[in-house]
Amino acid sequence: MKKRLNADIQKPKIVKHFYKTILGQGFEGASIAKVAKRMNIHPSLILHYFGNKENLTLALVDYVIEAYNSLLKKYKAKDLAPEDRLERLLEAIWSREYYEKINVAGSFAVLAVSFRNEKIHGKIRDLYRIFKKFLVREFRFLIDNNLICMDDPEQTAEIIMTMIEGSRHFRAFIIDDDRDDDQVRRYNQEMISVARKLLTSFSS
Amino acid sequence: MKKRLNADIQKPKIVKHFYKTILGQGFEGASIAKVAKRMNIHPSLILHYFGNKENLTLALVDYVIEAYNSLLKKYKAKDLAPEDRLERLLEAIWSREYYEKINVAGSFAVLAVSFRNEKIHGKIRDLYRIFKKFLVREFRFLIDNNLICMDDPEQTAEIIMTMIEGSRHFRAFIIDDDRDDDQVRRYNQEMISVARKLLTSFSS
DNA sequence: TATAATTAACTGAACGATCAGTTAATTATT
DNA sequence: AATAATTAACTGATCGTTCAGTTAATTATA
Repeated sequence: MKKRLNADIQKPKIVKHFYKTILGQGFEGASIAKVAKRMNIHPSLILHYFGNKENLTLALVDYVIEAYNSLLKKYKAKDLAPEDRLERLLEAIWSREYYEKINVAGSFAVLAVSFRNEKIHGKIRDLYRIFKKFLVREFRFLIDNNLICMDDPEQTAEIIMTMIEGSRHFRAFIIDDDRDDDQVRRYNQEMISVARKLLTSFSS
Repeated sequence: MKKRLNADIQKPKIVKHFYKTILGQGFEGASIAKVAKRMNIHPSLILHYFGNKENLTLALVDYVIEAYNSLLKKYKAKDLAPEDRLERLLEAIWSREYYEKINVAGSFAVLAVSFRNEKIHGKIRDLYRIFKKFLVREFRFLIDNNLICMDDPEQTAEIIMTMIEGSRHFRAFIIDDDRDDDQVRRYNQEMISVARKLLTSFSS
C-alpha cells in the first residue's frame, strides 16, 4: 500500500535519484528505467512528470545549479570586521563544503553534456556570471576598506574563478590518492595562499 | 571495389572517427554503429579490431593522451637563451596550439568517463605526472640561471597546472562568446601575466 | 613462375537486452 | 464524481555482441 505523493514532492525526488544514478553509472548509464528501479516506481511515472528525458536532464541541471547557488545565498559575512572578510572569503571558496556540495563526477557529467545542449550551456554560463558578480562585489568592498588593491576587479574575479575551477580539476586528477585528506588540505592551503598574495600584493 | 587497409591504418582511423563521433554526439551518443556509418564500413569490422567497446574506449583515451604528450615532445627550447625560456614556456602553455590540440568537449567527455573507469583515470593521472615532471625540470633550469626563485618547484608546478586546467574551463564556460578571439587572447595574456608574476616575484 | 595454403580484412544476419516513449487502464485522494 | 497519481502492457528503434562465412592479400611450396 504505497502512499501517493503529489508532484511537488515526487518531481524533485526523481531529479535527485537521477543525479544519484548518474554518479554511479555515468550520464550514459543513467536510464529512466534505472532511476525508476532505484526509486521502486514505474518508469512511466518519470515520463508522466517530465515528458521526456531532455526535460529530466534540464531539471537535473537546474538542481545542480541551484545547489551551487545556495552556497552563495548562504554566504553571509556582513557581520564580520572588514579585515576578516578576505580570509573568510578565501576559506569559503576552498572549503570542503563548497567543492563537495556537488560531486565532481556529477559536475563533469553535466559539463560534458552541456557541449551538445545550448540550453544547458547557457544555464551554466549564467551561474558563472552570478558568481563573478558576487566576487566583484566582495572585492569592491575590500578595496573600499583599503584591504586589497587591484586595477580591474572583473579581471581579478576571472583569475580567481580560473583558480577555483582548476582546483576542482586538480583534486580529481592530479593528487595521487584522493582519499589522503592531508594532501588535499595542504593543497587547498597552497591555493588560498596564492590567491591571497594575488589579491593583496599585485597591482596588476 | 573498396581497397583493403591493413590494421595499422584502419585501427587508428577507427579511433579517430570514434573521437569525431563523440564530439558531435557525446560519449553516450557515440555508438559503434554510428562510427561505422561515418566511416562507411561495417560495424562488425570495428569489433573485429577492438573486440568490444571498452577496448575501443581505452584506445581513444590513449589517442587523446598521446596527442597531449606529443606537445611536450615537440617542445624544444634548449637552443634559446635562458632569459627567453620563461617567456617561451608561458606562451607555449597558453597558446592556441596547446589548448586546441584536443577539443575541450572531447577532453570533458574522456574526463567524465574516467570517473567510472579506473584504467582511464590512471592513464590521465599518468599524463599529469609526466607534465608535472616537465614543468619542474623547466623551473629548475630557470632557478639555476637565477631567472626565477621559489621554495618548492613541485608545489609551484601544481599551481601552474591548476591555472592551466582552470583556463581551459574558463574559456569554455565563462567567456561570453567563445568565437570572440580578442577576448580569448586578452584572457590568455592575463593568465600569462599572473603566472609570470607568480614565478618571478613570489618567494612562496 | 604457377599454384596451393594460410592469414588477415571484411560482411551479413541474428541475438537478447535495453532504450525512450505511447496509450490505456487502474487506483487513490479530495 | 472529478482529478491526480500510478501502473500495465506494449512498440519500434538501437544497443553491444556473437558467429559463420566471404573475399582479398600474403606466404610457402612445387
